Amino acid sequence: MEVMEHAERVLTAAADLFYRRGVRAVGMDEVRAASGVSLKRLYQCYPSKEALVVAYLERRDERWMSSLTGYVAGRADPIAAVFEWLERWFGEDDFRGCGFVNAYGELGAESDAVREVVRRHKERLRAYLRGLATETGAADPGLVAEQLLVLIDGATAVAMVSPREAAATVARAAGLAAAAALTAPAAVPGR
Amino acid sequence: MEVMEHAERVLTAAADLFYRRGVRAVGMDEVRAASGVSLKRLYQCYPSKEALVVAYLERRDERWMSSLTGYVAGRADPIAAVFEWLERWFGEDDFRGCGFVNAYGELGAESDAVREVVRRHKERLRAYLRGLATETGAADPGLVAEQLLVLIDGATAVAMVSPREAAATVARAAGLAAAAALTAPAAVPGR
DNA sequence: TATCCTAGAGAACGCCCGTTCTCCGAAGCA
DNA sequence: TGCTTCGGAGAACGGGCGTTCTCTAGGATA
Repeated sequence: MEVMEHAERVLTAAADLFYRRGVRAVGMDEVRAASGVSLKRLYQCYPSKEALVVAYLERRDERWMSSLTGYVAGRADPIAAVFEWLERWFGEDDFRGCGFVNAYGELGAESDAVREVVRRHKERLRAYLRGLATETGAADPGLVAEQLLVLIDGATAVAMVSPREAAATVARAAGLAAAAALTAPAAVPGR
Repeated sequence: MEVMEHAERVLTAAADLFYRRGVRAVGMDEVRAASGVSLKRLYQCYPSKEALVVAYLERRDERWMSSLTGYVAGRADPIAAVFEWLERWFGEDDFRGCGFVNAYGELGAESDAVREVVRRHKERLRAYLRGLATETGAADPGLVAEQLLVLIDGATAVAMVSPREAAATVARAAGLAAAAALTAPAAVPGR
């Protein structure tokens, strides 16, 4: 099982570099240096850079989602908890926005595989939010889930480009908007 | 004034390429080919790729903002108009998300100039939205502006990674959330 | 016509990319 | 001990990058 240990080290190093500096800014040789694995082995773990990028995004999806769901699980007000969790995330030292949106912006136009992985992640998040909306008794869980998704990605993007001190403000504004959307009267069916 | 014509053609070509495919994916030689200008002149208009990228973002800021403000001006419900405008934008053939967020994700970690230009753009948008919020009689225009900014950037990001048919749904969900945020009761001052 | 200046075309430069290949030393086994 | 196999280090490859330089042809001026 040595190959897996190698793959794990490669993926850990690559994930950090890709997220912090962007995919195109990081070369395979830098991944090799950071992981302490030979180039030969790196390529036998991940046969191309694209494969490594996809693996990075897939693992990020798992970890990001389970961090969020773990934080929210059991909370009396799960939707408020989502935005609390966001506020903590925005405050982390190496926060640099949504890894999926960033990867899509960089590579979505050129890589089908990346596009797919990003879409799957957003779909999974949307499904989770829909569950939360249902659980909270929203009149239209699909609409609320879409609104929460928009608020989460929007807060993440705004926090990314803002100075660090502003991040908490952004998360709280988004949380208040989410609460407002939840308690909004149902849309008039005619329009 | 020939240089200006050249600069204009370069900038037009570069803007299209940078937005559609990403900054790093486009080489200076491709900009030269698309603009029909010699490499020598290209470099005397814009002394480096970074300068060209900054010029691209600055012009994009002007045009994007004036398209939005032009659409919204004079509307009875300016905030609803913002999300109508978004819906139209999302439906355009070459829509590929927020050029500023994309550029920041790609280059923000490595270029101070890009970071600055992106922040200026978001600041300008925030100021405009605050004006709209005040005009609409919001109790807390600063909060509402922040929420609108989050909803706009979130809808843009979600629409980018979603299939084209979903774009209108995203814009409308965001618009409804904005309306809800506007009519929300003022936050309890204690917290 | 002879001379200068301009500006365009594109070669050249040094560097980095993703990927493959070559070498060489160490470990496993007879 | 001799032979084989493995894997690590890193050179090599082909190509693209941002940027600069050279060459040349054409037009303006005298």
